[in-house]
Amino acid sequence: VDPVDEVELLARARRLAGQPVSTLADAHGRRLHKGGVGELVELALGLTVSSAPEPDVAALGVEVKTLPLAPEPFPGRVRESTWVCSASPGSLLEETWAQSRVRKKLARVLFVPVVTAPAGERRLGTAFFWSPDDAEEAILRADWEDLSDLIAHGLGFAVTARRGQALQLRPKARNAAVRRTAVDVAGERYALAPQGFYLRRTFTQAIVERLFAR
Amino acid sequence: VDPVDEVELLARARRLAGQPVSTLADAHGRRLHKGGVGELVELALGLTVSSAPEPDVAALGVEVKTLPLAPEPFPGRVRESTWVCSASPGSLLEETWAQSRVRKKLARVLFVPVVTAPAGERRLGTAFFWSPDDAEEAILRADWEDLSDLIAHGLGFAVTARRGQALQLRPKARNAAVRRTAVDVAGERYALAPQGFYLRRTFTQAIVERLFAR
DNA sequence: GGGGATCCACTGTTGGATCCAG
DNA sequence: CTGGATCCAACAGTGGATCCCC
Repeated sequence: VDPVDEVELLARARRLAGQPVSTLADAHGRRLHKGGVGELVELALGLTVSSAPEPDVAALGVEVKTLPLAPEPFPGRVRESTWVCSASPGSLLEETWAQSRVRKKLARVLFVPVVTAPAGERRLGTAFFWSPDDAEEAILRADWEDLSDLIAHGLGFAVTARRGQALQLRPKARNAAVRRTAVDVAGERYALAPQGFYLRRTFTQAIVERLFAR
Repeated sequence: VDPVDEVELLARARRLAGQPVSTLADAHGRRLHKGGVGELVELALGLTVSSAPEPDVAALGVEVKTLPLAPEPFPGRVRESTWVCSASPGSLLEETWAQSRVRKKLARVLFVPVVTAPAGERRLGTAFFWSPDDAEEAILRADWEDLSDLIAHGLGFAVTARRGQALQLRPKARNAAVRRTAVDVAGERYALAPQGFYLRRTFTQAIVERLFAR
């Protein structure tokens, strides 16, 4: 987290456009693994790879996210949903939307496309900034309030990744056996898989398409 | 095809609402098979079951179609695509959209919902008339012109049910071995499965939902 | 062949599971 | 336990095949 502004950050990101991911990995002496591209991009941008619950560039409130894209059919199909942050019953009880980690992380996002070629090779694409417009914010907020309410009020067992138009909750842990303690409506403790917030593929797809339409 | 107008036809159709399909079959002494419900509805409406390429009530230009619906989740999900008519290379070469059997059959449709209950029992629903509005007609026309052009100009082998937004072409024959003779771009004869026009499920689903929204 | 449709195997989508690093 | 994501078995959707009547 060194002194950069958005202009500088975007310039750095765009200099990476076209780079094969493998080249980037070699340059930083790292093996690629599931989350590896994201970490590499943060490194290549001169950021500190940390596991803080704050946006990646806290001073600017900017969050960096890779966005896996299939090649062409124009805008390119978004291949996966996007991780936002974990959802813990404790903090959700306290938070309002305005205070939420979800809102803070999504307030300003630098999306760095990672384009998979038909052959399988992956290259970085042209990065772009995104902030939710009023309509998107309204949807995110509605989803967040609905989902948080369930988690915070002991209805976590009722949560499914089918819930939420833009934002969904999914299990997030080393494996399915991992449980945290939750409290149900009656005050009883029970075991529940840790959950995290994700942006649905269709939501980020719409962002990409709007970009392309202009 | 006896003297009826649209008002009378709709009245007769709505009198059938709520009838289990099995009751209707018994009443007419018929066994049910794939196309059976459609024939039963035509009989019950006092129409002649024929295999003419004209609309069912030729004098009125009205086509009667059953529309299989899943129970509830409000409008009810449309379960299948809707057969329109066959597509033969010969006639498509001659026809324009205005003259086409597709346009004539879809100009005025009496849809008779057939609702499948969770248990599997099927009952007739509330019939309704539909005609394409300007937007729908434009889409149908564009699809028809694209698909007809392919068939008429020897590119039938390039046709796939994936083509077309509202209208699609699919094989239509006793089985996959049935072939008719087609002529390719170079004038050579080749074997091609007979094709027919269908309305996509999503298209009729939109019609049903618009109805429900009012 | 035309018309009346439904069936079902395959493909594509995605919810839930998992992996690695700090 | 957080953050960086991707993997893949199970399910949903539908393209192509099929069935019956005239």
